[in-house]
Amino acid sequence: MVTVGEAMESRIERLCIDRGLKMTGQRRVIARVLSDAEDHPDVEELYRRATALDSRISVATVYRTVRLLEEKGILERRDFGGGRARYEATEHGHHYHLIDIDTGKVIEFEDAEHEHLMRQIAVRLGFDLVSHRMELFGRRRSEVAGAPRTASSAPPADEPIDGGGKSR
Amino acid sequence: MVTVGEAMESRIERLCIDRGLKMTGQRRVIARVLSDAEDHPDVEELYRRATALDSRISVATVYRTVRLLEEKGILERRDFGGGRARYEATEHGHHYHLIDIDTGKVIEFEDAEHEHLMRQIAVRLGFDLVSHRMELFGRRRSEVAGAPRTASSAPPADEPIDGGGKSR
DNA sequence: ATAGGTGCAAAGCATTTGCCGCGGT
DNA sequence: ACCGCGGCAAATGCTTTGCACCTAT
Repeated sequence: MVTVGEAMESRIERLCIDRGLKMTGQRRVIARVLSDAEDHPDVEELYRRATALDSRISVATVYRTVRLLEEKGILERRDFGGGRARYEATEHGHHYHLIDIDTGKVIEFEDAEHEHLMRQIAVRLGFDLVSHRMELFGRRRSEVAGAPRTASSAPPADEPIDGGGKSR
Repeated sequence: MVTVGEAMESRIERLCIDRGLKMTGQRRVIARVLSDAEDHPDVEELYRRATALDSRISVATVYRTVRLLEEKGILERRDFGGGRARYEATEHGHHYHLIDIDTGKVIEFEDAEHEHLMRQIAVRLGFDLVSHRMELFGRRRSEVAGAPRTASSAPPADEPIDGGGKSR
């Protein structure tokens, strides 16, 4: 029988080790926080969650770690408007984001065709597509207009951003 | 016979007047710079061009004006990576941008279908699409592989970004 | 042992803002 | 005349960094 939870090496810690990164206590904690995150936290939020597990961590370290992991391709930086960078682990194939402009919640979705299309456009312009980004900003539909949608009319969302500041 | 060039009211000045904005000397200059711009300048660049026409302008005013015009829907803010906001006049229907990651040059292109597609996706997720953004980052193709393209193999580009700083 | 990591506080950058005199309408 | 505008410099907010100490490897 093996102890589960906090004791086990996190997915991201594994990736760090694989790339030969020195694993310090704070990196282990940050790696865990990132591995457990199911949303798109910004540095402040990561710092909050990390210090909750081990208070011997400074924001500077979170910034440094997050930058390092991004350079190593373990993390991806996102900009959903609001001035702060948000992070998510690189993994489960490309997906895109739709941001609820009223609540700040982020919905992920896939669009297999999209990347292919973008690649074609780039080629047509004489370029090889290296990367691309796309974000949708929307407002939840007031389901006044009859048309009943397939499933529950409240699609899964994730984290709120900020109470009500404008984007900049 | 009418004097042309600097003396005439610029396109953006017209828009400002139409929306009842008070037209000061500095706004007139900034409006002209924006009207004449065929690229996507950042605030620093706008400031440079504006002071070249009339030195009695401060960066603060450029920031204030650019923000005001964005709120009025006359300008659109862009983020091509690099930490500074870039601006372009709202006009000639939606188009997208492809950024040459080696030179920083920006190529504009259209994709009529795209917006429609994004709108559909949003609806499928239970949202009304309010806005969306998309940028492609690419590298000019080394035209080794035979396939001759239609026209000149050097598509039109515009402005360089910055000599060689990393995106952040 | 030793290259690299960390905390702390100061520095950096792009952008915003308070204050107050000045200029459009 | 009046309200908004612009200059200046200080303030902000996120992120980076210099320095001296500490710790994985």
